[in-house]
Amino acid sequence: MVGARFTKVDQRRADLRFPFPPRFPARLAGARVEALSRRAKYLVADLSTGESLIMHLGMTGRFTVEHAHGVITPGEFHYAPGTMPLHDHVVFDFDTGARVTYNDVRRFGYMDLVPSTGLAACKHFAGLGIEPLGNALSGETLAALFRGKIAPLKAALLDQRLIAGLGNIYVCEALHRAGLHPEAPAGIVATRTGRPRASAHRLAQEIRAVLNEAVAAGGSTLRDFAHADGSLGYFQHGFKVYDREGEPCAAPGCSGIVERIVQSGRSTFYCARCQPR
DNA sequence: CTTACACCCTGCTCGC
DNA sequence: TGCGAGCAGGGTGTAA
Repeated sequence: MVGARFTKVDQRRADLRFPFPPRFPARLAGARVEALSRRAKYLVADLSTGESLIMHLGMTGRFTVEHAHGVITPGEFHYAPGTMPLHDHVVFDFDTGARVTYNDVRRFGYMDLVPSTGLAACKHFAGLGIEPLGNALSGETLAALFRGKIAPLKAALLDQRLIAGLGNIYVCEALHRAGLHPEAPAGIVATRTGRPRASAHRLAQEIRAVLNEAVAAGGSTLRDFAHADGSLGYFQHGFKVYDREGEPCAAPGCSGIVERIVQSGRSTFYCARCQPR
């Protein structure tokens, strides 16, 4: 997409989770994509117009990328003229012949256009915490962020104001790998003065490790999730606890059974043997 | 400042 | 076979 120009944007409804910005298709038409990046769970496309398109997939959002070599013919894409797959909400066409379709069953995703200058200060990004794969994530940082917190580790790790980018799956997996109980108060990884305990270093290391392994495996395809080319991610085979309630703990030599509890309305999976209180 | 919970939306699975 | 309950990867807003 980098270097490509939007030729047509078909916005098929007024809102997803939030309303689209005013004149959304018109503000994109003719714009060139200068760069693509990511911040937390947002995708960011910097445009030649001085605006950036930021996109959040919510729970079920996905982009499908298709390419018509040569002239674009609707029939060459994944739906025939006059028909429309359910929940295809936005279709972006590019001068390269590429077509990018945004599909989102539950419509928890959203898009916005914000000035590229001062992107970090925009309302979506202003309150975000550190990147879990950035240099800032360390035992020292975790200790400083979690010091004195009585909120459970699970909730603290999911709090995007502290660390921005971890979701339910990888929080469960990281806590399991670090041997930490999800209900333990977040403050246990720090001393009273905010110095990291060994568990803080371990947790930082396992967060990095599980994310890097998942990325290398092509992500975690669940249910209806797929890559832009329709292929599947395979990291779900690497889950040690997530969605494995009642199954044996996958840690070598562990005889525990994975348990499921609910914390702040979300499922938490853990092994009480690997993750004692 | 916390934490808890309802809510946003659709679709799938499970138990009866 | 049909039907309601519960659940799902995300985040927000409100109340306590």
